[in-house]
Amino acid sequence: MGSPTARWQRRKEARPPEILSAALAVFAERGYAATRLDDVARRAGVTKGTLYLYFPNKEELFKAVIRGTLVPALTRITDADAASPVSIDDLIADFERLADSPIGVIPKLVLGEATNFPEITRFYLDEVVARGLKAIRAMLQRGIDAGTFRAVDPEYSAYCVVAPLLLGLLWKHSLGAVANDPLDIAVLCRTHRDLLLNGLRPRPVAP
Amino acid sequence: MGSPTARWQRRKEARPPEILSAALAVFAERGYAATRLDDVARRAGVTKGTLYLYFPNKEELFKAVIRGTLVPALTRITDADAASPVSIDDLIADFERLADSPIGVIPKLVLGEATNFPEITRFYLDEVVARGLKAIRAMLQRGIDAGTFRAVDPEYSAYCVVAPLLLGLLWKHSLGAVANDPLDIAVLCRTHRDLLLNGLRPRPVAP
Amino acid sequence: MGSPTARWQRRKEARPPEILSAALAVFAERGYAATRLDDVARRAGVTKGTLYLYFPNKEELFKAVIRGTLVPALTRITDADAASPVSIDDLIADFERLADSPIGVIPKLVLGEATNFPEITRFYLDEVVARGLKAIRAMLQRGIDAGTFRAVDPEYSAYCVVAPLLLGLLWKHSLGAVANDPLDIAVLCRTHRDLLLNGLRPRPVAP
Amino acid sequence: MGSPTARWQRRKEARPPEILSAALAVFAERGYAATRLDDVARRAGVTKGTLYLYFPNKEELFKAVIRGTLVPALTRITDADAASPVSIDDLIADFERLADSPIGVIPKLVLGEATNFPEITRFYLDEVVARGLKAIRAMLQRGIDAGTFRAVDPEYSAYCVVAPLLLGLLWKHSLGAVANDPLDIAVLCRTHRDLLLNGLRPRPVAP
DNA sequence: TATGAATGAGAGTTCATTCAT
DNA sequence: TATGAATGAACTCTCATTCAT
Repeated sequence: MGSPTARWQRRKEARPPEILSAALAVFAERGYAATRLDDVARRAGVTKGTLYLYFPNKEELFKAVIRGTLVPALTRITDADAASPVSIDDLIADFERLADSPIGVIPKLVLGEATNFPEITRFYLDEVVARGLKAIRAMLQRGIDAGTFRAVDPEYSAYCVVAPLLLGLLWKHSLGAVANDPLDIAVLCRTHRDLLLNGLRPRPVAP
Repeated sequence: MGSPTARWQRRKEARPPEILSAALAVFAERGYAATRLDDVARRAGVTKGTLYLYFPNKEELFKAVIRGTLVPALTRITDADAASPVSIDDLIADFERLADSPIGVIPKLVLGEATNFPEITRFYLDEVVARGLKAIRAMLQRGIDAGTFRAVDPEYSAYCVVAPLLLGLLWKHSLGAVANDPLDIAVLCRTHRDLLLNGLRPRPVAP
Repeated sequence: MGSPTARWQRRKEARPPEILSAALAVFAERGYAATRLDDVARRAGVTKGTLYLYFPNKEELFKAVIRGTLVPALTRITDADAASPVSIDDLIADFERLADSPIGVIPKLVLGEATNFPEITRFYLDEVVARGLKAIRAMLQRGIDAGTFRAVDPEYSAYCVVAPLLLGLLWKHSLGAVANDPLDIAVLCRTHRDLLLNGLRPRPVAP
Repeated sequence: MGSPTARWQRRKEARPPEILSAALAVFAERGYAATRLDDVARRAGVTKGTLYLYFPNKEELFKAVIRGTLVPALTRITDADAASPVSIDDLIADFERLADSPIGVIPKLVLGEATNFPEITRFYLDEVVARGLKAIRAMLQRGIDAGTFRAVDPEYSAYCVVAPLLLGLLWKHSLGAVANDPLDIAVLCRTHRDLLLNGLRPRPVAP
């Protein structure tokens, strides 16, 4: 608790998540290079020196932000397998949730800094992108096998499945801050679902 | 050209495009904040001071890069109107061309720096995004009116039309630099076209 | 000692010497400015905060290290007087002992920081240098009076008496850490003794 | 020349030596770690940024100071060989000159930072110490061979030859700044010369 | 007495910008 | 027109010192 007059408190356990979320916010707004650690510290309610008690430097802080946040939010998708497969609606639901969360900005951050931080990019490719695509491809293949979907190319169709959802996220955290008319992600998702399911629907056999 | 004894060449007219394309390349690779004007100058074959003869500062150079490059490449789409409408195949063709050009990196740059440069974002929204979406929506509406397409929501469907194309561009200039297996944009475009046209196809009337 | 459940031991009396010897070791290796109190604390088996229970700040700790250690090791020399005079062999023996002790590094430290810590330098000049030189000069004067030594200038000869011994100490704690072939202080002392005694020997009267 | 109102001048050639001598002065006074580049810059009449135009960082500046200054001052000694041998009086003369020059502080600096900068220490050992000792040993051996000197151990006697001269230098740049009564290096040299030559003189054969 | 989380001033370093040449 | 030496404001990172626990 600490007395109200205390200049500061020891909060060893609480600091890291607070710092990470402050850092996410500032990185999201400014990008990696333009982010000042002073701002991160201020937003986390500590001083600059304190950041260095928990993270060895700015780059590692950035990596921790990226690594620590997006993966947990997508486990339903990235951990999908034959036993617990994922559906299009699952995917959409998870993206809608992501769009409402601060960590929805991570894809924008990663795309923007990908060439500066190949190590992070690789992590993101391996842990998020590859696994997500794999789950979507499995979903498509199952649909094809079951006759629910046409025989499309699962590999590349997977990109088309995520693209509008990703666009929603990117928009929200970039153009959305400036655009006059907002993009309603729920409507986007519904529209995408409709187009996609029709696009995948088996063609009627000519009589 | 200058005489052989000239210490440097007077190339007042040739400089700006050279500087812009050098700047585009470096901004593309590093992002705005991490780009050093020294690197831009070196790549343009001049020195740092020379940049300031043509652009008042780093920010204006960045703006000039963004403003001067993407719009011309998309005039067929952004200038489409009833007299010269655009088709899905036009759109795809223009994006494929963009993917092969250095300026294909602009969307990534704009998304990454959108919150830092609202003025640019607004420009991009007005000159590229709004006009592009408008052309696509007109295209969809024409199809719906003609009975070629189902009665989808043209406003939000437009996002679904561009999303996979945009994803191709973004991938190429971010994850693509690190990913093991490349993304073939031509295949992506074909797949998207197939899914989209089927998604838009009028449903057969139940007998 | 403290009960076995005590979170730490109360060792008020034992701490200062432990801290001083840890500090001596680190100051010796790094010099004053480059020494981190964290390192001193770690080597002393305590934490940084504890240092401040015993010494008000880094500078005072440094002074305590210098003041507390060298003087006791040289009392035979510095306290020499007519009643208990010192011989060249005493001097050499004390320096050889110093060379084997951690406190042999003190002269190097004092020389290196003399201009930063005039107060320490004055202390060292008064308590060590002046008294040591005085004893050596007395020794030389006695030898001259007794006819054992030539009539050299005792004031400046005293520097020549200590110089090689000091060089041995300095070498050991600076160049010696890097040099390939070691400097054998015992041999150095023997050589110096031989040269010095011959240098001081009265010249034979020409027949 | 530059107009008197010019905020600064371009003096590409003049800067490095000015910076080096400013750096030598500040390093000499404060030691490496306690030296602030701001102070070096101010003393050199430039700003901190300018230092980085000529030296990549503080450590390299320090190395340049050490490497660039002492060696040239001692070439007569370090380059001595059979063709151009060195005498005791040469040695003394060079040290007296060194004592009057700002670079006489280098030995103190090197000894003080030897453990922090092994690379410099090795340079100094190889280029200054080893070559200097070698020249002195050759000198002693020549004297022994010629019968001018007794058969002393040339290896260790060499240390005894330099030690008082070195002590003079070290004193001047450390204790000398604080001590009340100055050490007269000329007298020290004379006294040392006398003691040394007598110490090396062949003993008279007993009749 | 002891800890070590937290502070905050200060250092080295970078780089957009200026300006003497 | 072109240069690139020089500037100076920022920024990251360190570490002596403090103080809640």
